[in-house]
Amino acid sequence: MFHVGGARSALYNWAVARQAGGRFVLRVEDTDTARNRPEWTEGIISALAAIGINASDPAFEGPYFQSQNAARHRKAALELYAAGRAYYCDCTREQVKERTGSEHLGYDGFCRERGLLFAEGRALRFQTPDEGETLVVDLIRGKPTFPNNAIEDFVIARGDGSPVFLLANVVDDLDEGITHVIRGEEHLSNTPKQQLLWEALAGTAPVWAHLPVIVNEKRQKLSKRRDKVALEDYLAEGYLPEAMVNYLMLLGWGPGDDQEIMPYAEMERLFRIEDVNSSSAFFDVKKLTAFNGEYIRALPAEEFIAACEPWLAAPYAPWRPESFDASVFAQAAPLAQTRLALLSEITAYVDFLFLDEQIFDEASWAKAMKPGAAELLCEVREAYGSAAWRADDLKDVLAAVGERHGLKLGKAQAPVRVAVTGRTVGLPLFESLELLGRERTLERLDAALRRLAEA
RNA sequence: GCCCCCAUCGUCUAGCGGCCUAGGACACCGCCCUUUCAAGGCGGCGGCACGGGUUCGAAUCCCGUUGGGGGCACCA
Repeated sequence: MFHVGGARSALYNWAVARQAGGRFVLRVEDTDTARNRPEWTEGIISALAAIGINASDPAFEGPYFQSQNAARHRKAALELYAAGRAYYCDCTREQVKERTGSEHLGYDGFCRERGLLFAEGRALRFQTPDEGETLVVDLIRGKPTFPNNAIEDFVIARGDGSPVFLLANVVDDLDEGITHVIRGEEHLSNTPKQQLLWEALAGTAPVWAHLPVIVNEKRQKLSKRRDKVALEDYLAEGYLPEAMVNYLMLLGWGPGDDQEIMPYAEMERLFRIEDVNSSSAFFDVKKLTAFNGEYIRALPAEEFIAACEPWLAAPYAPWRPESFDASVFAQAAPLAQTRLALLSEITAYVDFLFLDEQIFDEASWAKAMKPGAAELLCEVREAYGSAAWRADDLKDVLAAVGERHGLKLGKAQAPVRVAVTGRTVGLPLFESLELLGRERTLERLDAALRRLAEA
């Protein structure tokens, strides 16, 4: 009943199909993309799966590829020829240009009355009306009308008999009983041609809905070549599919004054294709990332731990697999959860727990290891040798040492943090120390002191 | 060149003739909380592209200007 191109149009199509109790046909139009970037299609499918749209859903059909139906496309082209709606043409581009005197003008209809039969090298052209206008019913844009004299007699089958995309697209829609075509605005200019084809082939036409294009910071249409557009790429970076879906639904449509973060089911209930904005929208990764942080925080503890899993192993994790301790991680995870905007950031927060040897971030080291740091670390090391190993006690001990140095806790914890975790920012320090254990904490402090002595 | 589409804070949007002194979200900036960083709480900055109409009344309707974008293949 519906067919789609990209991820956002897939989402909108799905919402509309569900509201109407219809079918959803996932068809990949861009065979070049399908061939070279299979992850494009997979990304759409996995994002849809994340919100409960599975290939096993009875309403879900596909993915289909344009080329699967070539024989039908060919037949339709011949039908149009037989009905006198199309004619063969052997003009070259140069000849047309010579006759019209411009390369901007379209085909001049030279072969219309020549009655040419099919022969190798002769293309089949659809004869468009000379007068009047073609009207397209579009749920988002109203009724765009196109003067027919601006629509040239376009090619529907090449010199070798193979049908072109424009026709194939219409024939597939016809075969699949498509009633709503919801796709990107870039197709709007070709729509009157398809409208004409629909009318010639079936006497009817679908309802169209052309979504605004998604643009980059330069306000140009996102390009598969120039911009990162594959959903898979984002998923692989640690964006949650639910966050992506939420963000994408809101790109071109707003639920009103209410909260923007909401479950898919709620958006589906509120969504109306007629309410989709008609101006282009900038894909704002910052906002997507903020949404992602919210979704991460909202995850139940066990789900958060499970979601982190891919980033706790090679190639993301710098530690030896044997050094990883799932129960230690489970204790550290809640401390990290509010701090992540991307799942991939988890690695840097917990690496000190599993690394055999401390790695110091040089900028952090320089910032924290000011004069006096060595003395402070020395005293802390001494006190920690016998302190009760609980976060609260560790905090009290450090606070006391800091006080002797005239430092507030905020300042005093800095060198210890860098010595033990390698960085200036990270999880709450004393909980981290408790998890690390006395023995390893002391080792790290010693290592830092050695390094300070060498300098 | 021709055809089509679009125009509200930096960004995504709400608004579909009076509820608008234009609302929300992200970003940004303060303050609070605080063992770092986050999170959280409170507050701030910031917009109807321009010019004409229509109307008692226009962000909302009409026309024009300007500015963006897309499409015009024997590509998909």
